[in-house]
Amino acid sequence: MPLRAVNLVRMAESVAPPEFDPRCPSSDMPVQIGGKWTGMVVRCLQSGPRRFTELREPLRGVTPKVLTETLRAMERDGLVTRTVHDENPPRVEYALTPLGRSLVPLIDAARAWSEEHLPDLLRARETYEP
Amino acid sequence: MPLRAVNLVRMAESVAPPEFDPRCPSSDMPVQIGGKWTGMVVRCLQSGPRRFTELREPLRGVTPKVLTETLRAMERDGLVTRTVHDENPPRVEYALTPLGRSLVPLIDAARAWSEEHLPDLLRARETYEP
DNA sequence: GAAACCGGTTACTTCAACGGAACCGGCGCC
DNA sequence: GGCGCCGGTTCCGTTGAAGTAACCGGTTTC
Repeated sequence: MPLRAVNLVRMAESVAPPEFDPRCPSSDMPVQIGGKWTGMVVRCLQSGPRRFTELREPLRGVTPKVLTETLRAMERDGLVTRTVHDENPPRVEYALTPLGRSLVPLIDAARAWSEEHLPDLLRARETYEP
Repeated sequence: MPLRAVNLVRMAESVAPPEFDPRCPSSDMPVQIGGKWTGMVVRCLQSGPRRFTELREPLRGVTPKVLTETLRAMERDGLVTRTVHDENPPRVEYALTPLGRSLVPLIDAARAWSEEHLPDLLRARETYEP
């Protein structure tokens, strides 16, 4: 799974603990980090490790398949760790690595851009005629 | 044409006046702005307006079709202006708008991230086993 | 014994981005 | 008159990210 876009608009409209609106105009945002959900996963893990189902909840609309793909790609790239706790019942926790954490300032910068300039972009898009 | 990813690695490896290496590992970069070529167009236009063919040159490998799509999308979103000069021969110039120029700091931040952290990501990817 | 939860997997489909190749009209040039 | 440049357009094909739906084994709970 190559890395692709994440929508930072949703993040711009959300507050911590993050909860993302699936109706947010994802494709309008020109700044993207990793796959569609990568940035949101980073923000979800910013406050500490989370389990698979704890990630599914705030990331409304993500299917388990896509979330698995996203997390595997992030693990492969050294952005998160996946820890299986040998308990009963077994528990799987995902946590940010320092490398994953290094993306946070970039995500914040992108969110700041969107808060300041995205309305201009959307207005331009509305009034555009070829 | 919805907005997608641009490879900032190429830009990280380039110097002004920008000239981009098509063999650069585009898909490894987790930070992307607009379409694949959007960020490179911004950087090409940073130093002033350019013509269609003047953009094709440094963006090695871009086909006229894709460059047209990219520029149309950027025009629609208010990132560039397209000016047809009524001369002989007619001249078409593309220039950054203030909105387009507002992306520059973000692009620089992404380039800085890639210079600092991309090797770590690639190393993690190499040594990863599922 | 049945139901639900956890952390996924599998098969299938859709759609946008991107690229290759060919072609175009209008103009200047030799 | 033919060639090439400029700024594209058109057609076609490939790729891969993302979504839908169904299913899964093991475990706890009722």
